[in-house]
Order: sequence, then C-alpha cells, then structure tokens
Amino acid sequence: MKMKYDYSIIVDEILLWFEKEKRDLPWRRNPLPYYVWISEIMLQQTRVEAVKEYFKRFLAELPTIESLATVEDDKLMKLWEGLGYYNRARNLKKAAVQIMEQYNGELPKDYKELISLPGIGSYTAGAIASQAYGIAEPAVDGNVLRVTKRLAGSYDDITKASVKKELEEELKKIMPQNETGSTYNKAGAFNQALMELGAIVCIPNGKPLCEKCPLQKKCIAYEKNIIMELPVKPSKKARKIEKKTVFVFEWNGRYGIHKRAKKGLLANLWEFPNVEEMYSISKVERFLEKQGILEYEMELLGEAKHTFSHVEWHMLGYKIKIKEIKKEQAIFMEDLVWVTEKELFENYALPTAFGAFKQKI
DNA sequence: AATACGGGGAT
DNA sequence: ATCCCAGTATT
Repeated sequence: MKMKYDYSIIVDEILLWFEKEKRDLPWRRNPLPYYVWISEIMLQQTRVEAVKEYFKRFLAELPTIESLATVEDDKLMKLWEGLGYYNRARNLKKAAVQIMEQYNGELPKDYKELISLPGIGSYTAGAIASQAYGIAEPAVDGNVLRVTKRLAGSYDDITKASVKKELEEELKKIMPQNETGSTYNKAGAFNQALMELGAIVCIPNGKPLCEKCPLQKKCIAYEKNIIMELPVKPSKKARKIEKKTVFVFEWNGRYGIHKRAKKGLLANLWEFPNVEEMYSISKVERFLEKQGILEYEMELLGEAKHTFSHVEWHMLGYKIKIKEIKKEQAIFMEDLVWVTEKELFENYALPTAFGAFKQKI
C-alpha cells in the first residue's frame, strides 16, 4: 500500500534554506533565458564543477542566440571538446536556428514550445520556464528524484519514466506561484532549491548530511532510518569492451587525423586513425607495408583505457614517423587530414578518449 | 521500455 | 571497480 507524500509542506522551509545556503554559480548571476538555457544543457548528466569554465568560455565566444545560430560547426565542437554528449552542442545550434526563424530570436516561454526544441526535454523545459520566466513548471532531475523519494520514504524505481512523470505531475500541483509585482522568482527558486539540497545535503554516493537538512523532521526515510536504501535505482548492465590499435602518424611535420562517422559514438569528431584489435609490433609492420609505408620510425606509445557510459576502449598506441610512402597503396591513409601540432590543439575537437596519445605526440 | 550517448570525481 | 551526475533522443 503506497502512501502519498504531500510535498506542499516543504515549500516554505526549503525556500528559506535555499536563500541562505545557495552556491554562487556563474549562471545564477543573471538569469537571462539564453544563459539559463546554455547552463541547463551543459549541466545535463554533468557536474556543476565541470560546467563552470565551459559556461564562461562558451558565452564569451557566443554571447547571443544569433551568434550560436551561425557558429561554424568545428568551432562549436571545439568549445564543447571534453564536455561529452556532443549531440547536446549540435542540438543547441539547431534550436538556435529554429529560434531565429520561428520565435523572432527569443527563447519561447511556453513549456510545450520549449520542449519541442531539440535537446530540450521535460527537465530542461521546466528549468527554463521557471528560472528564466518565473513560470510554475517543475524541473525534475536526478537530485529531485532522490530528494523527494527519500522524503516520501518511497521505494519507487527512479529509473522508470513513469515514476518521473508522476512526480512531475505531483510537483506541478504544489509549485509556488510567483506573486504579481514581486521580483522574487519563487517558482525558479523552488526548483533550484530541491536540486541544491540534492547536490550539497541529500547527496548521492555515500551518506547524506541529514544533520544539515532543513527537512529532517519531514523526511520519512530519516524517520524510518532507511536513508541508505533510497532511492531505488537498479544497477545497469556491464559495459562491453572494444580493443583498438591507434596510430599517430607524423609525416613532414604534420599529423594525420581522421573525421569520425556522422552517426554513433563521438559522431563527426576527429580522431587518430585506428583499427580494431590490438596489433603486435610485427602485425603493425605487416599492416604498414601493405599500406605502402616503406620507410618509417616506430615508437610504442603504450596502452590506454577509456571508459564511456556503455562501452570501454582498450587501446594500444603506435607513433609512426613516415619517411617514405607510396600513396597509391595507402588506402587507409586516403581520408586523413594532415595538420600541424598547433592546428591540432587549437582548431580540431579531439575527444578525451584519445587524450593519452595526444599528449605523447 | 531499453539503449545509446562522455567524461570525471567520489567512494 | 562502481556509481552517478541540474537528461534527451532514438529504437
């Protein structure tokens, strides 16, 4: 038998706590819709600390929606390099173009219009509507799920979309409305307060700081001493392992890099050319000969491992300094672009997965 | 309802 | 080694 928790009883207390304890974050200084939007996209599945510098640099380079709508893709990717989930950046630009064309260059206020834009789902639509426009829409992220399920002492599986949807509907009913004439954005503050509590008090991984929690007396999980059991989140399945041999080719003082496929992992980003499986030195020698690379110096760059959310790369790197090559045989080399070290570092977005070898260039 | 999609910090 | 982060889009 499932007990409903009445979240309306926490509103005033969590708002008071938030005003006292909230962190000073770059995107809280001036909640313009564009700033809120960029910060919320960057913060998806990404820690606050990681976002701070990316946020500042991004806005210094692309200060307006119009500048985002017209930015070169390579520059956009370079600004996002290392932040991960690169489709977020592509969707940002797609949405910016749409906003210029359909919304007269201004981010819409309406929740349904927001959620129709690429990269904006229920969480982000609620975050923008509430924080930038003061509209009473909930913004349910991982923090909010954790905090509310602990408050309610609920064993709901928070990985289920239905659980998130139900919580959104429940919170929407008790969201504080902004008072007319007031400059205090209660709706935006309430959403942020729940997330802030989740981020700095009711934390994931390890013991939450219940002694610092303003809602301790209203927390069922605390009362029943089941804090560590909540929230319920079934473990995910194991990652698969992919082995690769990565080549850092140097030729006439330039490095050969390759553009990845348009779809899939690290889509459209640059990489050092690579093949499946880990090649021994003798296998590399045979491979290079087949490619018409007749004279070269080989240097073993060693192994590197990179873990993605759903796959793991085990890589073995070789630096190949090419002296002589018969280009007509070099099928593998055909679509390489040869760039200087300076260009590689300044102009081409190379994912972190290749960082171990980029460093040994 | 599952799965793909990055990277890093904390335990 | 595992978890999980101010999630969304696609299958």
